[in-house]
Amino acid sequence: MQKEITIYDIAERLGVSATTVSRALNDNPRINKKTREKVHQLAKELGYRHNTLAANLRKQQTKTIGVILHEVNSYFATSVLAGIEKVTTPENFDILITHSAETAEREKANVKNLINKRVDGIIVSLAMHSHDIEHFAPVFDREVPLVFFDRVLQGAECTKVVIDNFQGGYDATNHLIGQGCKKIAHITGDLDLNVYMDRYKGYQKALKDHKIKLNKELVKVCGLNKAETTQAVTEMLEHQPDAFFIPSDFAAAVCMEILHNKGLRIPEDIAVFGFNNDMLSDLITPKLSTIDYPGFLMGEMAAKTLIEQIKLRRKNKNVKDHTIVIPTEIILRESSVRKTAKPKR
Amino acid sequence: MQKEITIYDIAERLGVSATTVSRALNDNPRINKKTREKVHQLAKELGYRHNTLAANLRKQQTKTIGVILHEVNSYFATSVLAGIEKVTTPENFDILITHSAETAEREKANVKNLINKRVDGIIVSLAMHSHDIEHFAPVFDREVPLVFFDRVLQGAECTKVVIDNFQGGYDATNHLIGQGCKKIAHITGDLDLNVYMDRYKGYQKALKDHKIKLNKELVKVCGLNKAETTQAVTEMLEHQPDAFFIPSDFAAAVCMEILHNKGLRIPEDIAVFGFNNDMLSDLITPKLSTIDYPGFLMGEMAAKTLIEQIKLRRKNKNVKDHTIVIPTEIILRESSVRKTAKPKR
DNA sequence: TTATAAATTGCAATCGATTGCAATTTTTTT
DNA sequence: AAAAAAATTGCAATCGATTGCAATTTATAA
Repeated sequence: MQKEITIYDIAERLGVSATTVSRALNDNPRINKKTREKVHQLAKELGYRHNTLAANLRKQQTKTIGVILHEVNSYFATSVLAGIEKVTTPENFDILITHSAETAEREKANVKNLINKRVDGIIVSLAMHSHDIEHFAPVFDREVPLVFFDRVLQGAECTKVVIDNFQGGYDATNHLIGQGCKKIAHITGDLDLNVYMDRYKGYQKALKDHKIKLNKELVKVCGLNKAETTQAVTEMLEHQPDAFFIPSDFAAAVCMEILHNKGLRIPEDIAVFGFNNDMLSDLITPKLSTIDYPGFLMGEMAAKTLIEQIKLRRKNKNVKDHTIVIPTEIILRESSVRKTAKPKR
Repeated sequence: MQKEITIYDIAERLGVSATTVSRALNDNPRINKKTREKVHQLAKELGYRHNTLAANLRKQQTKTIGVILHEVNSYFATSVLAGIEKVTTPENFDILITHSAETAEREKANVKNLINKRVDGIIVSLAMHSHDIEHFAPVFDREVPLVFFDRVLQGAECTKVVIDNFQGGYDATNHLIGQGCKKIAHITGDLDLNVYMDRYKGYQKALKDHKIKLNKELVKVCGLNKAETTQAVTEMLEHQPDAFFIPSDFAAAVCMEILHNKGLRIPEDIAVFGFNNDMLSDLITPKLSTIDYPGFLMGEMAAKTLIEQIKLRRKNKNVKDHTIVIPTEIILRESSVRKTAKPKR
């Protein structure tokens, strides 16, 4: 392997200074056009590659955004990443993706790592079991721009991008009630998380608005994975619900499979409502009613906000925290729409 | 924002040299235990954060692996990433993920970017429309370890991790024939790609072994997205096939929906066979028979091989290219198993 | 007590690009 | 032709950690 070519090598061969080479490669107008061309030409010939490390060290900025995801294995996660990328690519930011596998320890290690790498900003969706944001202290101390999205900590003073989970929960429940359902089971995730809590609140509000008393027996918290959902649904069936509102399409699909195996008709006997509008919700039979969760848009908004903050920070202007709420959309499909019900609108 | 603390700051306060601080922080046994502890203690107090950029520049290694994916939006991609991560995390390598959105230009830009960032090695799955590997020249010139996986270029001399696509295609087709199918339609992707070509060859071989003549009208290449698949399937139905072997679970699911809408029974009227064993194949009705595509294992193998090569390279030993073939597994579910057929074993 | 070995610490160069300031050269103006 | 302005280039310091080699201190052996 030959030694890497540096600007000094180019400078020497051309009989100019490294300064000039550096400027030429950056197309600095201060350098004569002819010189610039000569430099570019030779750089190409020699197979010169810019050393980002050295440049970043000197410039004290990396043009890199760190992303901490609680999990990557989902359509939602990839949508968010795609949204982030759409914004960062044209702005020439790279993204460094880490994931915390739902644990606070991994999250902490990721924060540390990203700071060590001197990322210019961080986008985070909190891990399931991350109940405080103390481990973000190094980020706040350094005033590294930070945007939380989706899974956020209620109350914390920081910039957040969230969707209107309350409204989503309300719309889903309201729709089910409109279909004649009266005993709506709600199997959901950890209520310490804003996303599940807000949906639950929406569920409660809808019941209240229709003067249906909340029955705690119909509400069950679980991990929303296949095993736990299976158990939760099976247990719940003893209370004979006439609908399931499960704010996770995957878990709702698992639920539907169980109902199917028991010979229960969907939606005639039991209606099912999911959340997220995952790819699969449109492919299973019957198709699953759900709430569209615009991951792509969320990623876009988070990245856009973050980049704004990064730019402000460079100018030493101070940044004020704010919260962006993205509206949801209800998507009605076969799993919850009873033929006998009057069409809405 | 206060200035970042460096080893010099710590050195000054402790009245020792920066060398000692650096060594102490790295737990170098050459430094007295007490000194080490003092350094660690003060570093913690001052909120010192190691500057990875500076260290990497000096050490001429980044402990980072670049990953170029043709697309990130799939269960397969996330499985591969998870597999890679399983290997890299304990070895303290970070991963830098880029995606080429199936275009050769983006792929080229990504290669350049990763080289500029001085990653220690690269793992690549080629973009759909990347028909040569000339743009990897900068990688080869520098002898940066490189492992191709899944989508590889046939013939090229480099290390590859692939699965046995031929066997998968053969097994799927063979199974369908065993179920009594005689007109097996094959809707597949770009045959320039090894993955689709090999599956197609397996399909052909199975037909041949059962003395069924290949009917080109039953073979159709398309993009395997929803729109193109819909069109291909609709057209194909005019030839009245008794089975669809579509080597993509998503496209197979789209196909099933069309068949369902036309009132065709699966598998009685038409059997359907997918490829990948995606999450959704187990959730749709009827459940989809498929070939398990062990993305996680693939990621693991690719990362393991790459790290071996990186280590060899550091010792200046030369690396020899090799190909790792991962076996597939056939997964039989409702969409292809006819009740009337004799159960296999 | 002196010689030798082992432990501990530091000097100074290095990794490669960037940039404020100054110097030099060229062009334009008077 | 001299003075002023504009264009072009270079010097040298800087970013922060690492490391080969040497120096110093401490412990052990003779």
